[in-house]
Amino acid sequence: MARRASESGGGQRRSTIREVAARAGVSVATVSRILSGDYPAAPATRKRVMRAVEELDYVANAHARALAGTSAKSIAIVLNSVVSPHYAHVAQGVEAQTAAEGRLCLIGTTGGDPERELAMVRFMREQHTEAVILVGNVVADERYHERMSRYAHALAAIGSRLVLCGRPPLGPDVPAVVVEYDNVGGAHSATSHLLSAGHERILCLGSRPGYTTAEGRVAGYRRALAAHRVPHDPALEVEGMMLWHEGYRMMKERLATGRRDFTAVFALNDLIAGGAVRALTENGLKVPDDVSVVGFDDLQPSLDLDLTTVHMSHEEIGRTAVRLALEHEARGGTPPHVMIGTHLVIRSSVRPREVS
Amino acid sequence: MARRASESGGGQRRSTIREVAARAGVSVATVSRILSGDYPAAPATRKRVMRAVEELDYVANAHARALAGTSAKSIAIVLNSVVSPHYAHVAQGVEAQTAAEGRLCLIGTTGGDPERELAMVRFMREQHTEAVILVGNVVADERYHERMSRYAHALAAIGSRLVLCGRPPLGPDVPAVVVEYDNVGGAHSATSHLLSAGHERILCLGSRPGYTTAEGRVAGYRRALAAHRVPHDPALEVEGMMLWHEGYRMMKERLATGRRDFTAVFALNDLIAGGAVRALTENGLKVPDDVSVVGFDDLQPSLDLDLTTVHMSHEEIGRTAVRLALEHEARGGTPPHVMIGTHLVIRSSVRPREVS
DNA sequence: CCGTTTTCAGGAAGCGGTTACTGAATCATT
DNA sequence: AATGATTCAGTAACCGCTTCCTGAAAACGG
Repeated sequence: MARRASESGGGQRRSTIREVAARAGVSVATVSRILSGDYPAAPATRKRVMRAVEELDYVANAHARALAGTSAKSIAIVLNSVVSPHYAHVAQGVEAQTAAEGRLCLIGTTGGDPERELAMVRFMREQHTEAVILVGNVVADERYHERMSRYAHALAAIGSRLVLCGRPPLGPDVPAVVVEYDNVGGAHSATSHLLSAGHERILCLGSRPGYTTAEGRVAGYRRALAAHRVPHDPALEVEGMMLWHEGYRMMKERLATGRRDFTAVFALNDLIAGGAVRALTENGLKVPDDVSVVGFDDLQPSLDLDLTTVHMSHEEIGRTAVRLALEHEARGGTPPHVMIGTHLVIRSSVRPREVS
Repeated sequence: MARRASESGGGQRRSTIREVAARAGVSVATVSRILSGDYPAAPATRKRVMRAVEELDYVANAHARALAGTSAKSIAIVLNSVVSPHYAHVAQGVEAQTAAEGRLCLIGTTGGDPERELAMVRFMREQHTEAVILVGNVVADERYHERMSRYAHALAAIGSRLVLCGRPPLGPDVPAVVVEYDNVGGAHSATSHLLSAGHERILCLGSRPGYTTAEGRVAGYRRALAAHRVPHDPALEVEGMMLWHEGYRMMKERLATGRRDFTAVFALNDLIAGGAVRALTENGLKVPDDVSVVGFDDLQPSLDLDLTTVHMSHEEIGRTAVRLALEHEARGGTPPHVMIGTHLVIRSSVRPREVS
């Protein structure tokens, strides 16, 4: 047993409900009832108990409480990393909504490693969280499907649920809530904006086959081209990750080839846009004078860059995930599946192309 | 796998250790021992148990486990918001180190509200976290001191501990680990850098009396001025919060007065720098041609701005906080107090002042 | 003034694990 | 072959709290 006792550092025992009861001269049952909600106790008793609680600085043991029934509600969010602005905002939304619903928010990161993701889901399962929210760009291959399906069933089996955020849905037989955002639509308006300004050679930075977020955005790009009857040149799609350094790299490499066969850039997110703009600047090209740029996300960087970009309410994604998870818990039925919309925010990184 | 009957609505019972024991034909004690570590079980028994676990997709109840002794180790971090890049990076560091130490990381945000902070600390106390890490800029007044002291003692009383990150220490009689970073030193080098480049009229953006982070940086600024024997003009210190919009506002207002009585800017963080740069640009002033700018933090914005700034390893702050908390737990003694260093990163936002 | 409700509080059975203690095989030893 | 030493696994006592079930006292009603 935890006979820590002496131990150099701290180490007093925490006070128990029994001690409170003893001090107040009542039974533990009475203390428990008085502390957890509205129990018609005699004012005198209530007061004695409250005083004992004060004096002992008593806080209930959440574990014991959970074990005995009234589980402390909590929700878990698992994401790649909390430093990426997108994830951070989603996490913020989750945290806010979770708090608003009177729950605790557990957070775990995976670094994109499926192994750690598995461990996290397992961990959250042990913690009896009401829902596990998985956020993040992934390759939606067969293994992914199978893995998610396993999670979903495992969670459902214990009365919890899986929420997929920004990840593709799994099909009707898998009990998972899904919150997506409109990658295709957003990319479509971004690209259309450039096309309307007369740009036809639009570099698309950040494609990444297999990754659904990137694929969706590239799809929107292509669709817009098609809608404007502008020929699609695969050579204009550059592969890379959604990071600043990647944007920088992609643009640098492009410029290094000497080909200046584009007049505009559609960056699949703002970070890429930031890196690309830096590369352009370093090569003496001005935005928007020489090259127009549109991003995606409307996060911090777009303010510094004064970037025209696709706005998405990242926090709302998180809030919605929590809301749906809890509603679904209450209502049951088919797990909901929603799509968060986007809209273009015009700033000053796009200039109409002068037809020469 | 877990094909637990119907579905929708959730609600199946989770399997217990008792069920596993029954299925494996052994006692619960055996299952418990086999699952939690190294127990010299007969290979046959171990195998039977493991198979039962597999088949039932059993995961132990963390609450029951915690209650019975072997508490699932966890560490809590409480911060203002997870969207601020600084906090996000610190949180990332905490998360990483926590995971590395085989613990779970609980995270809570307060929005800067002491009320919510109190609730959070209480919550974490109920969860039996090994440590509660408080991060964030605050007014270090009397009330703050008293509040922290209460937290520290309350946590120490139950064998947990308080860690203050980027907050001023509380004095020797308060059992709290402290991780600070060198605001004064960083600001000193940033300002010195500008001074060395010949700038003497340096606008200092983001001062905020009472807030220790801001105060430290302003102190470094003043000290550098003094060291270079440059007169200190209080009118050059502008009050504001550490946000992009605040930086924008401060600079806009300054420029609106028509006075262009500065040749350089020391922004107390990169966000402020970003906003200020935007304001300058909008007013036709170029960085660094017309105005030199130095920031503080070396976070995302500084890449987009190509900003000379003070680098700080935010993640290290988080990692250190966790490491110290756990070491202190093991060793005991006086709670440690460390200071994380900084260094200047030279980019292109500063230009020597031409002496006319 | 006595019987009947109400009020208020206690007793005790779990919740799902862990672990000290104990005991039955099995193995080694002389 | 008898005995002591080992192995391996079961029994049961908690961990701290919630809550059902009871019962005594107080308030009510006629």
